[in-house]
Amino acid sequence: MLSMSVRVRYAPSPTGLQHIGGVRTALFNYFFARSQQGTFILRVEDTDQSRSTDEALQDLYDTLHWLNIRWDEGPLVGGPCGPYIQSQRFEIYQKYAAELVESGKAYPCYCSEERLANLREEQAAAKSKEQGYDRHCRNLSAQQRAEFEHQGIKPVIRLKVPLEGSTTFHDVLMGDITRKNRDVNPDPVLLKSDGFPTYHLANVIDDHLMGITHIMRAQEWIPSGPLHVLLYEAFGWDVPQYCHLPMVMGKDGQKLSKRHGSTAVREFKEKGYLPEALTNYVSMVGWSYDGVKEFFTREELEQVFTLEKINKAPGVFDYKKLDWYNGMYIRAKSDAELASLLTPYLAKAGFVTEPCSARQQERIDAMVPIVKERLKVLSDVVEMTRFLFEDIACPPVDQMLPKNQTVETTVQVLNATIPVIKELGKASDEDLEQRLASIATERNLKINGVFMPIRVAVTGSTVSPPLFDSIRLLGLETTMIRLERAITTLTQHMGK
RNA sequence: GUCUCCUUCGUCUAGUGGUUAGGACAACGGGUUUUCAUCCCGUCAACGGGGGUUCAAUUCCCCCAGGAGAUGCCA
Repeated sequence: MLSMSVRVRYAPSPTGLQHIGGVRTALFNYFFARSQQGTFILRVEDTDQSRSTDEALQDLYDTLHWLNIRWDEGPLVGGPCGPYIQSQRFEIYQKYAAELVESGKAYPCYCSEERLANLREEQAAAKSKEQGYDRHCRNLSAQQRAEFEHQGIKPVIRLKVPLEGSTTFHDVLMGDITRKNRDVNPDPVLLKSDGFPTYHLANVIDDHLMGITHIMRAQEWIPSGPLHVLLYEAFGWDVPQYCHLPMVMGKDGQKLSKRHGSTAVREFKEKGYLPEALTNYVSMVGWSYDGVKEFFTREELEQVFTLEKINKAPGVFDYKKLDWYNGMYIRAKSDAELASLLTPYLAKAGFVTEPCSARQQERIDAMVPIVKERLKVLSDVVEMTRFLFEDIACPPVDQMLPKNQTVETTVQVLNATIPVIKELGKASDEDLEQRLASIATERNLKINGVFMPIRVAVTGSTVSPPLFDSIRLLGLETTMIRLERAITTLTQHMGK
């Protein structure tokens, strides 16, 4: 091998649940690493002590496991560049920050939060050309510093961004991106007063120390690209390759967020999206193979993924298309596999016990082929099969009446129907269907005029799985009770 | 306000200096069907605008507009 092997990382901060945008970044990094026989690293950026939570960290692990994104190095698995959790690398950042101060590339700043807040407010109000820190502490004398230290003020460390010149970095997708140094954040904080690094510092140090070759992250980071290059240069380190990924937006073109619908991967899991469907769909926003092929196994993606095919423009996350993918993946499952995927949803609804009895298992197995082509998400099974597990209320009269049919004819139809239904299992379905059809024609009704009242009486809805299948699953006994009850209700209504 | 990035059907996208601008989802219509769904068939639908360059621009260049992002002791 001629070139240095690829090392990429996904470096989320555990401050919230993993969301669609995040896992898309993870996936692209992961696929790129695999396609290059490279290394995929997970790094936890928990430098914001007030916002990082254990729950979010656990959610990160759960989500990556669920999506089957395995990291070669990182927390839980270790690796040669550990630790991979930034809060455990505290001293490293201290050391490098001190180095920068010593070499004059950074300086301590003693400004209070209040002063900075006021400054920002004034600048915004005045629509000032200068926005951001005013470099107040950039040129403090040693004496002034000593004075502040004496007062016990904990300083932050700020980068001394050059006032002149410009900085360029190369992006695999965008090409060269240049920014004048005076437009770069004016002296951003590198080390906070609690001693923890900011993203900028930790990120650059760790990417260097961990030998990251390609930085693939969302485009929202583009503006800080030059800043990071400045940092690499301040340390005298090589700059990795950049590849800024297009963002994932909601329907309104804004950054995807909760108000667009579910965004946490955990929610998709709970609703019954399959990980392979989610992976497949998410991979197709911002990337395509040839514009035609759109079903990819994960192995194919690991093989065929290339940076060049990534789109530059942001993409809208289309929930409808995800549903379509999910339905396709559900239908591709074997009945047995689908049965076991569905069982937790049935158990949660209280329809079956977990683990379920042999009798329940039998019923689920019989149900699966019937619901399979009707499911968009696994949880749909609950409402779809509720009538099988719970006693339903007798539907209201008008719901039981087919179009253009009176209560009288409907009662007659239902009565005529009962002896036929009782034959279920004894005669063939075709035979039964024939006989129900003739009940309709004898009365000059459409065939639906016979099926629909039965369907509504038995399932409680005008929409259900095929009638005979539904009855078989329900059992003849319960079916008869519901039919008789419907007839009684209708008859009573007639008298009024 | 300033800086940066982006711009092909409603959405995800393919594509080329000369194409009937292709596919998928959605929508709509039709067929199959005991409802729904599946499945099949079809319809609608796009190169943001203005300048160039060129015999020829959706494609190359410039400007504008629109959108997004950044501008934190958050990442």
